Amino acid sequence: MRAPTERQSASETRDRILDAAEALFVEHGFEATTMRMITSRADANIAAVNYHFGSKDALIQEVFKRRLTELNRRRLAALDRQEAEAGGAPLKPSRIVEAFFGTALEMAADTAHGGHTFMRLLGRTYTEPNGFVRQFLAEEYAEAVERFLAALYRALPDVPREEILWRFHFMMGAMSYAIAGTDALQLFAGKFDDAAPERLLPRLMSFLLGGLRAPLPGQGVPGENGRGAPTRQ
Amino acid sequence: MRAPTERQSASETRDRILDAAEALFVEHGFEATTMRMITSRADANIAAVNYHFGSKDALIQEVFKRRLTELNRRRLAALDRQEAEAGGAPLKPSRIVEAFFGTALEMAADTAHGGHTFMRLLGRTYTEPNGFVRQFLAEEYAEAVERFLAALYRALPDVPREEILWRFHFMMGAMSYAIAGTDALQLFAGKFDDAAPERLLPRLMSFLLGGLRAPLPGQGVPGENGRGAPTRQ
DNA sequence: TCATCAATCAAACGATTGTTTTAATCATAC
DNA sequence: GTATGATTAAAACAATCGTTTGATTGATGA
Repeated sequence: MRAPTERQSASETRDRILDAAEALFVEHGFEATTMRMITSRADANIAAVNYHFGSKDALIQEVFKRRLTELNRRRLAALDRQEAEAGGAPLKPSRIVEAFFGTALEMAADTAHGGHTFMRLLGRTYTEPNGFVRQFLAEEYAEAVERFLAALYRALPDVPREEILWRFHFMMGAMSYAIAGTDALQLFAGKFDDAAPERLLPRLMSFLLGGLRAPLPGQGVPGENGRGAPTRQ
Repeated sequence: MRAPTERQSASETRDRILDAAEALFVEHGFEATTMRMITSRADANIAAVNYHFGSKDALIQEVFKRRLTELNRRRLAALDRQEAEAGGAPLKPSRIVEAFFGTALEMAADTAHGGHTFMRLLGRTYTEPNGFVRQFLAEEYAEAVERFLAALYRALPDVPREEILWRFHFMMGAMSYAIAGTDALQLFAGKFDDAAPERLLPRLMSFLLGGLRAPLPGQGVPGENGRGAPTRQ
């Protein structure tokens, strides 16, 4: 509800649209979210999206760009910090994992500034079939993924790189579901009511590191005893 | 291309529509897949969907029902087999995990009968915001999840149930990405060309078991050394 | 041979989609 | 005060959406 006489600066309307779109994309997905839903929620005119962004697709890109650039900037900063501490030595896998996935969960815990909303959207989007969004994600992620994979390769020289790549992929999946969180969990256990986001990070981190350091397939019987784990921490 | 004179049995058209819809849902998502795309690919008339299924939403449900019922039937059968072998004793976590996730990957490896297509669709749908699909999934999954969680609770009596629930959730995420597979992986590593689906199962299984058996958060420093792991296999 | 009925077809339905147009409105600088 | 440029507003755009209609087809059993 806004007084029609009071005028907003351009950037205010732009930001309101971005926030509204972000929230609606989480709730309904890209396709099911209409321009009218967005502008209505943002208290803006239907033409405002095309005026400020050009098209709906461009708006989607901008929603991602705004948050993703910041997320990967923080990730790389965290990695830089760890590498500076290590002083040339290979990092522990746990430090690398925490720099990448911990930063993401940190952002997801920030409910005040919309970080939570966005991270739920992001986690789902990796597997989403929308062509141009996927390509955009790939470009935006390229640098961060390259550096983190390189760090993991250094940290785990005895593990085949292909295996590390797959496990990184698995970890992304676990994180994605962790952030999607309670909603998807209630799908399994209706009674679930643990609303403690501060406990999520250690929970996920234990799981991820356990998976990353698991014995390689073929070495020892996975179901019997995990001897000869080639990973280290 | 079908001769207009030759007549198809009702079920043939129905199945062609289901197959076409399944494939298109994977490729474009639910909303972006139109009735005309489906009927065109199925070589059927635009009215055929509403005639055979009633509505688009009902078609979506039927796409899931057809495969999901069979998947969970196999899962429960695998669990029954393990429990019969154990003869009353608690199962090893590895057996439980393999019965649940191994069966899924088995189905995903079946490219001949559309299992692969469907599993990619399924993995994405857990985090998809489409309301009625999620509710349908919850109902269809209820029995299997209940029995597998109960088996895990028995297998890991020292681990808090809440923790098991979360780790089961994380495992679902890893599996989902594993099946989404190479497509999503290429998002990170463009050069990736490992098309060896038979190696995926042991890879994923090692990772999942490593995560499930990881030291609990709070017990020992996750990044330092995983002593005092309360899980067993 | 004819009635029956499930299945298919072309065509159209109203509703809604993203986008564009044209005019009105505001703050600002001269 | 007035011209300028950016923003907002209402209305309409063509296109496409899921769905429905009414006619037609072809196999089946009496």
